[in-house]
Amino acid sequence: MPTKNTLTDFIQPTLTGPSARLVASLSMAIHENKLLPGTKLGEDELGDIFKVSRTVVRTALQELSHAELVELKRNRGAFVSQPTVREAREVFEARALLEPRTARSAAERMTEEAAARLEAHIAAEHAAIEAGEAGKALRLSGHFHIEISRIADQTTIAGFIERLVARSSLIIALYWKRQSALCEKHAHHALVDALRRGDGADAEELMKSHLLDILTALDLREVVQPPIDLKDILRPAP
Amino acid sequence: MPTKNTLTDFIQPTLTGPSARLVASLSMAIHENKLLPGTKLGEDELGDIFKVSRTVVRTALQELSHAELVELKRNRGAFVSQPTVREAREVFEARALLEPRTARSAAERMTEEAAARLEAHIAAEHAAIEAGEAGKALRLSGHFHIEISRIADQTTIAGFIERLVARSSLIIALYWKRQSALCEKHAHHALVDALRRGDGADAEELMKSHLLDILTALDLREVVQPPIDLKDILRPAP
DNA sequence: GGGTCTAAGATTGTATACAATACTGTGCGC
DNA sequence: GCGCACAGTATTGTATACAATCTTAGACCC
Repeated sequence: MPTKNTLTDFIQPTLTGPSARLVASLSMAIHENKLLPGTKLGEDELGDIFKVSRTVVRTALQELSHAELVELKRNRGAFVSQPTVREAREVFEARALLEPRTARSAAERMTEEAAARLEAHIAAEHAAIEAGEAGKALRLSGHFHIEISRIADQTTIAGFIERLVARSSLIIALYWKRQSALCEKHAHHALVDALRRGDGADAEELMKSHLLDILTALDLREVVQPPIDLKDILRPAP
Repeated sequence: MPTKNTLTDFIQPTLTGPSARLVASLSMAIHENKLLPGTKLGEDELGDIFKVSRTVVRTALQELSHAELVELKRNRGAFVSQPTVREAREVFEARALLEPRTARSAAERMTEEAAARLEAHIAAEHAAIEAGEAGKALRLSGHFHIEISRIADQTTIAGFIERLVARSSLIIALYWKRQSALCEKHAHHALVDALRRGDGADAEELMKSHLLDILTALDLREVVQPPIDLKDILRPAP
């Protein structure tokens, strides 16, 4: 089953044990835009749901806060992150800096097995869209980028890209234009083609324009700035 | 006091409160090569030293593990990370990808105040060397790179660079050639000059060659591979 | 009605206690 | 002497209890 996406696909195994399950579930929910930015994640609440103590909930939330999927506010709790317009731009600038070059490296290190995996991945994306599972499709399309970075065999950079893709899910949840359709199928197909041909220059170009496409499908006018909690600003310095 | 480097200089304020102090202290010690790679960081031990409970020690260690300064091994404890030769190469490849471009951006956003801060920083480095405080000099020279990335005003990328610089300290602790002297003064001075002139192209070039200089001062032959704990490999899958 | 203060409730932060797992050294068999 | 098994010790993982802080609702005053 090459396309089976288990819960652990989105987390680096820095922590094993009970908290990993929590991290994975929450991660997945956020990637699929089921948990929307701003949602409060209460410790007792999560503990009840997952039948674990607050200790492990806390561990999981801390983990997620380092992935910048969750924001911890002292004495106030954990909330699904709400990237600002500025942060959204930064994330895509960083992706534009890292991913095209990484795609080029991937093209040079491509194997038949990797190509097959990517194609299976695209098929899964397609299937999710057909089935009307938009959230799952979104998550898979992000994961496609992660797979490419893994082929490039640069763990460190792949880790950065993973973080950026994760935040991109939140950004899309907040700023995606209603009218623009998520039609990444062609872009992803073209990328796999270039990779399979070992054409690094082409892959680099394709990735660059693909990222630009995503960015232009976002509505990053300052107007839609997510709500700001005045208490965060007016609070006296600690 | 523009050059005052408080404890909190190296940590992102994701967590405040008691654990932040611990994170800062340990961070600093690692950056100064006082805590060497492989050192075990026992929870009780740290709790006794800092007069806090194991709960906050654990929080701090988890924080450090996400910065990849510390490695958590389940049921075995926390250890100062020992980057492998491969990881060392990756870190510098990532830095080569991010920092030159960032230096260019910094040149474009340079202010007089920022230039003064950088120069004061170099002076502090110099003073540390004069005083024979090699560890402090090492930490400051790493922090110089972080300062530049902050001037570029790209928080996300600056965060990545911060992580990379942190790991570089460990890499230097493990792989620095005895014979090659740490003479970054000229390179840093030249960089500040280029930045002050707003010469982005020059800054980019200087940063590129500066990073290459550091890399070539490392002894990354596979021979010096740090010790490996066989138990990590032979342990049956969980 | 609007605003401020206060007190109760809810939620998070920290410490401690107990459980689970890994490490260490001793004794036994060979 | 060498290797292995086992028990005791030490250390980490998890749950729970208590303290500190924030949030909310309502009374009271203007």
